[in-house]
Amino acid sequence: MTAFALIDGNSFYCSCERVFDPKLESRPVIVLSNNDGCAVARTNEAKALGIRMGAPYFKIRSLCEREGVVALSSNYALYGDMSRRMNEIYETFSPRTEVYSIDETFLDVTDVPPGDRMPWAKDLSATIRRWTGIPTCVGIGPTKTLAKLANKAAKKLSDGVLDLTDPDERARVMANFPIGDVWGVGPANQIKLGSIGIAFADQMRDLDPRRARELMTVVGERIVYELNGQPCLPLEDVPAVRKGCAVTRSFGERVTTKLAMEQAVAGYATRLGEKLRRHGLATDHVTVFMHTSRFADNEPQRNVSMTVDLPEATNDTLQLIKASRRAVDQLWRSGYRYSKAGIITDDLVRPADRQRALFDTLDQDKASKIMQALDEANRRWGRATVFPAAMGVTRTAFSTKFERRSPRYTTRWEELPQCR
DNA sequence: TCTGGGGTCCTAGGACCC
DNA sequence: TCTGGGGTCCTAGGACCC
Repeated sequence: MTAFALIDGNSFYCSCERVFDPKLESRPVIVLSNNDGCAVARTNEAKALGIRMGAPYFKIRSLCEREGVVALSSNYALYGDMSRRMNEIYETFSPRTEVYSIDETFLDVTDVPPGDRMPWAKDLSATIRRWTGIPTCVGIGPTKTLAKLANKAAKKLSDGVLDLTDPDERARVMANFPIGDVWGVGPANQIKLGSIGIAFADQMRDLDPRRARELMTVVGERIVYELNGQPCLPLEDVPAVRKGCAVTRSFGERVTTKLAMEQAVAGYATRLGEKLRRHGLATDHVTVFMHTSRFADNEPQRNVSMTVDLPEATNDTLQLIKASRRAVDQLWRSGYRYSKAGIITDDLVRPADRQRALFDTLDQDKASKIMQALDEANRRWGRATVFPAAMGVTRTAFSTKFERRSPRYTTRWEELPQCR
């Protein structure tokens, strides 16, 4: 019988910050999204103050100041590095793992005898705590959906570990488990299920799969089977090839000039090129969009996008910039205060498989050597050591704001924590 | 003044074909 | 009077995830 474990970091971003700044221990802490916009991670102390996931910071700022909540900008270099360390340790606990998100990993525990699973999970969690400083929860079940459910239920337990392999234990937990907390049931489907009287996980488990399909397509049908202990979702231990890639940002300050927009979008195109090359992928079209703030409903609104085709698939930054600049030329209208722009691609291909242009006007090999040199320089000396002039040379007002960022303790020598 | 940034999968419906 | 009957492919939009 297959069995899955799901381990995740508690208030992960906040816990990363606490590892390197012990003063944050037992204090309420939140981590903010880009531009210090919204709360995206909260410690239990912050949740207890009523701070909701996604709450805009400007709306909770006075509460935070009054209650002594520490609000930090996000520090993705730190969180990504901590995540990588944790995943290295997981691999010593299971032969097969699936990294599901920056702070969640599924582990195949089929070969751990049922009676040993609780001690195994406690050992896993304790080892992660000891070696990385991050507190975690572990849930175990016969399907991924049930492992997710067990993990969520484990958050309420003192040791943060719950094994729902046993059907009776499972039924008891599911009878009190809100349907909206089930993996795959979002707000829209929660309303649909509520309308036929389904409020808890055990009720969906007992729903006719055909009825679930009518209501929520095949996705709902799978959830019913998974809640019954029949796996529909395999462990994806070989990461799938990425299908799309996007770079989008809200501006630190509204953009009102075409030059600023061109520079911002050139920067996104540069970042897109880096991401494509790191994954060994290329694209033959890019979609550029720009829009004003939908919250500023007293201002004139504009929300436009345009797709530009490239002669052949590429991940060359200079070509991506050229294509996206053509889109900006077409889309730009003065008189608006733009709040966000971005570049999106899909249908990614491996460069070797790409469709060659009929008339090959570009020397792809030469371009690829330039990009290799660029990536190497930026890898060695830090991002944006070498960058295209189209991005502009000053750190401009539209750049994303991180006014409360902690040091990059583990990935920059000059920001290493110090003992005195 | 101030509201994130990515991803995936599924389906309906239109375009097009014979 | 009566106006076919399938297929496939593509795209936009919705829903979900973290």
